[in-house]
Amino acid sequence: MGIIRRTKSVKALLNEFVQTKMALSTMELVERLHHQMNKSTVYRILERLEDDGILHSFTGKDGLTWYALCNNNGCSHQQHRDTHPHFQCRDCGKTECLPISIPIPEVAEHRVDSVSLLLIGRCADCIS
Amino acid sequence: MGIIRRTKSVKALLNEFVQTKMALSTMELVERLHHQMNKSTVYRILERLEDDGILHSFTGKDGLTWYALCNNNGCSHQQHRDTHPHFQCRDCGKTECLPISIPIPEVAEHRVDSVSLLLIGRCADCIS
DNA sequence: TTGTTATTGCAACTCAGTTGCAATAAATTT
DNA sequence: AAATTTATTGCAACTGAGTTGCAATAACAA
Repeated sequence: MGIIRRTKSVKALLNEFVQTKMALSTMELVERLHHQMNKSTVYRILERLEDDGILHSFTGKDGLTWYALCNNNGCSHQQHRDTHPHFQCRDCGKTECLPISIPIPEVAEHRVDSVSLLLIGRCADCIS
Repeated sequence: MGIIRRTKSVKALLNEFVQTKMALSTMELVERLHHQMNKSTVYRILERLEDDGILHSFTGKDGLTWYALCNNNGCSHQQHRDTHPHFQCRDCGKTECLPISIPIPEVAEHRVDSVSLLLIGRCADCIS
């Protein structure tokens, strides 16, 4: 982890995020890139980019894994492991980082290290 | 949904929750009950009990589905679909409902319907 | 006790994600 | 620029949680 070769596959995958400017599910990426690279390759590149702090992952409402660029739309390096929430639209499925911070109270007798916050609802396009 | 027969399997499964007084993962239940009932039966009973508002489910840190009794340890009927958070210990895996309420701010251009809040850290037993 | 139908067991399936290994291609060294 | 090193990839087979269709069974009502 840490030494990442700039292969064609890595560039193509990162390009998807730069173009989309949104979070993308692993499945979506596998589908979009299946002419260019193998399914395993997608999974392995995502893992490496996350190790390197370029992407971060979270679980969507249906249990699928999603990735998003760090330092983008509410994800900074500090927030990375913190209270940075995600939003998923229940209608269209679109998923995004939220540029807000949700304060987590102390929990007696517990030490809270990290937090997984998923807000589910309707995005601007789907409120109509 | 709504009409639930009090079968031996239903009683045995509910008994696990009453005894444990904790959240239980589907896998754990399948394992504990595999002498008494089929895997499919566990899944189907859990689904029915959730429809009836007796149990509620959430996703743990490893993507597994967990269930807990409602009206117990911070889960009331009102909070059921609200801001009721869960805690999972990263060391022993134990998972519980938290009897606290985390306020979710309004998100501009979004309508938030429900929230999935998982706090990850160390439980009392594992802080040592 | 009988009839109705919810529930269950079973076995086969789905599907996101993983793995071992040989082939390939970046990056480094000569 | 060629040789060397080793990270990366493709492939195919696998894993494991969860689902499904259907016939058999058991609650419950009449």
